[in-house]
Amino acid sequence: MENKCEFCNYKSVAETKLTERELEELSCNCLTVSFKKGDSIIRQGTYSTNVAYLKSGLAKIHIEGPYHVQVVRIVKPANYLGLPTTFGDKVNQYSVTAVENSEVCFIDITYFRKLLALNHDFSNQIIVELCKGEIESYQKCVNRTQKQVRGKVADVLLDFSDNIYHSDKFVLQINQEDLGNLVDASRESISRVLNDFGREGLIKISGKEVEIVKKSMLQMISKHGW
Amino acid sequence: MENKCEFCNYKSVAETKLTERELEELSCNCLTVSFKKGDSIIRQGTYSTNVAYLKSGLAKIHIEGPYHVQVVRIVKPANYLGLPTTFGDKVNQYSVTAVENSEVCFIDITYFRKLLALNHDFSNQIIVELCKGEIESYQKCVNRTQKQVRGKVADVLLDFSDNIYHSDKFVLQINQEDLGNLVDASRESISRVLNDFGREGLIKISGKEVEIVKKSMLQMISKHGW
DNA sequence: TGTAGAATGTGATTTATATCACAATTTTAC
DNA sequence: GTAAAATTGTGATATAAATCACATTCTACA
Repeated sequence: MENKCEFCNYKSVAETKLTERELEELSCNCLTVSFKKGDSIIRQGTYSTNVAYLKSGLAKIHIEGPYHVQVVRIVKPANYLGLPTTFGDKVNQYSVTAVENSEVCFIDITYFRKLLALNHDFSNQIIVELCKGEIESYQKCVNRTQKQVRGKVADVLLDFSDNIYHSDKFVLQINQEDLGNLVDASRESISRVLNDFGREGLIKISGKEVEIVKKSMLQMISKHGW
Repeated sequence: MENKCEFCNYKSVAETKLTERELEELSCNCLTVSFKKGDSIIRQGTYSTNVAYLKSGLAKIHIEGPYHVQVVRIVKPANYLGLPTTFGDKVNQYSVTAVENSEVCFIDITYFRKLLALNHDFSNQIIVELCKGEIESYQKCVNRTQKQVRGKVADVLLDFSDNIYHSDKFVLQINQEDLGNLVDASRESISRVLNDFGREGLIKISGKEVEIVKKSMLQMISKHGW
């Protein structure tokens, strides 16, 4: 499968800063791999040898907690999957798993480092993204620890609708167990809250399809934490 | 107050990658300011115009949560205080306050960007640090959400001893309220656990001075989460 | 197309910890 | 040096949500 990064429609913001020649070279140093829903993309504890980048699909980043798995965040396409784990340590500090069928681009780490060294606009953009990621993770953590389950579920629904699927109607690919691991709540609590929201007319659920009906109410619940 | 970064004993790892000339120039683009315990160093919501760097003392990074403040992390000397907040957004996304009397170096952001552009070893080190920070924040969050209060307090005591004060005996500059905000527990719970640990002979407390007596037991409690 | 396994729904019970309400102590400031 | 303020200690009570224990419903695939 011949890849031409130059014509790739899934470029990251950082990659838009690359020159034609750099993109040409990148083509020779990356490899696209397809993953089925549920497949492991990066495994915590193994050596990290490539920069992984999500071209299409959806993935979850998760780490082992003392009690159970914690889903750290959901990554949508046109984003790197493992920069912190690739550059922060030789060994992957977290796992990444496909939530939907996904295409992942693996970029040779040596070439990636070369790009960082040569193209300052590129490295600058990477720094900006890392910074944003860290701030986002702080915010996520506060939400997880301070809000009650209703607030956390409202959060996650709004995040899916606003940032991931860009629609008030979407198919929840993630199951309730994982949803619980994402916001730190039990599977049962997620189920209860989701159905409560349905009964209260805030959302409509049929199977895996969710439609947000009263977004402003959800925003209210998200903001106040209950 | 004339500053010569070249002879500064508090250089960050990234700064050790700078050339003599760059350090010379840095001297002209930074300013050291002293803060008293409790003083605000960076304020959430204000414009971020400088890169802040902790030369001495101790500081806490905190953000406003829906219910109460969350202390995100404690920063020890020779570390940047606000890279993510400085590069991720125009407006500071969190606050930083001195926990002990501290000296903070404010570096002109334009010059800092110039350094990133010119010295690749420097920018590379900054990227590594950002990556480590993000992974650390994931880990902290799991600990906060999954461990019970005993485990979280054990965590924090070990962190102070191993990473901040580098001694089994240290003076806790942070009060129990903040300690609670750091690990997500109530002030009262912190008080109870601290005294329990004392009664169980794991630590010795007199006033603000803490001595870790049975470190291995604390590690056990930290690991298992209770 | 039927059946095993996965995912979800829901009541009852338990549990860790927050909250409340003070007392006691320590620190700060005048 | 003492009053006021801040911090800490501790019992009683309340509470959100976990856990348990099933019932029910989906889903895959042989």
